[in-house]
Amino acid sequence: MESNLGSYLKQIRKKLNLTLRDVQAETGISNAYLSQLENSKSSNPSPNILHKLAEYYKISYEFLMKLVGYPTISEERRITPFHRIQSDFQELSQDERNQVLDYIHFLKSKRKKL
Amino acid sequence: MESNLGSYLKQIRKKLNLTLRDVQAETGISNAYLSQLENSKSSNPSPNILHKLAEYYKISYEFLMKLVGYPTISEERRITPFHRIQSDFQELSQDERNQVLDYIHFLKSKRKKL
DNA sequence: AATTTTTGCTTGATATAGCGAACATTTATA
DNA sequence: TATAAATGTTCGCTATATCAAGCAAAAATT
Repeated sequence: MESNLGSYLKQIRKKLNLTLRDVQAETGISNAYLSQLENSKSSNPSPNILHKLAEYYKISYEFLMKLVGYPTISEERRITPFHRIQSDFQELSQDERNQVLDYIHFLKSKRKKL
Repeated sequence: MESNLGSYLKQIRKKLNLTLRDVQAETGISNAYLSQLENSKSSNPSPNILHKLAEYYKISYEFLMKLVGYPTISEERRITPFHRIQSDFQELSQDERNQVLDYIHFLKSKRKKL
């Protein structure tokens, strides 16, 4: 369903029996803005706002991102040299990683001499 | 992280031999705003902007989010030298990248023998 | 019931994202 | 070399995120 962010946030806050000022006190987000979000008077909160709410409400940050319409990481994943180096690198031990980093710097310094 | 978003974006665009208007034509992001981003005259692009750039440049969206300071989905299970390898790797030529990948595979095969 | 407190909402203000148009500067073409 | 085109940057604008303060209705307290 095209359920919007606002009603979702309001529903969850109600379920947790929290007031707008409770949330403000804990997250730093103004109750004014919170109200606007819940009533869809404002609809593009920054990821930082979403993260604070997700943390405090103990709900999924990624889901909130999706509700707002922001792209999420898991959306689509191509294989680029970038992703290859990432996954390769991830499988290494700390020691091996440092060796690779050193090797890269070696390549760079070698290049400068040419 | 020492490199800010702007210089990172500019560096990549230069490496791809693209003009600001090339990027604008493909992503819809105005060359004016792109310029401001690259020169750190503006520093909080929306996730949508970051996603378009990541797609077009074929780099990691998540990494760009991180550079801007937005929380990412999997913050905790993140590996620390992870971002270093990305920016380091980006600066290499295609040839050098392959050398690094080969080196990683060499490390892995060496490890298996133990 | 009257008053105080709590709560959600509205208003007014500020900052900045992001655009189109104009400008400046470098590069290509004549 | 002069002119045109391409490229990067600045300017001015609109829209909106976000806040602090004030307001109105509801709840609690007396």
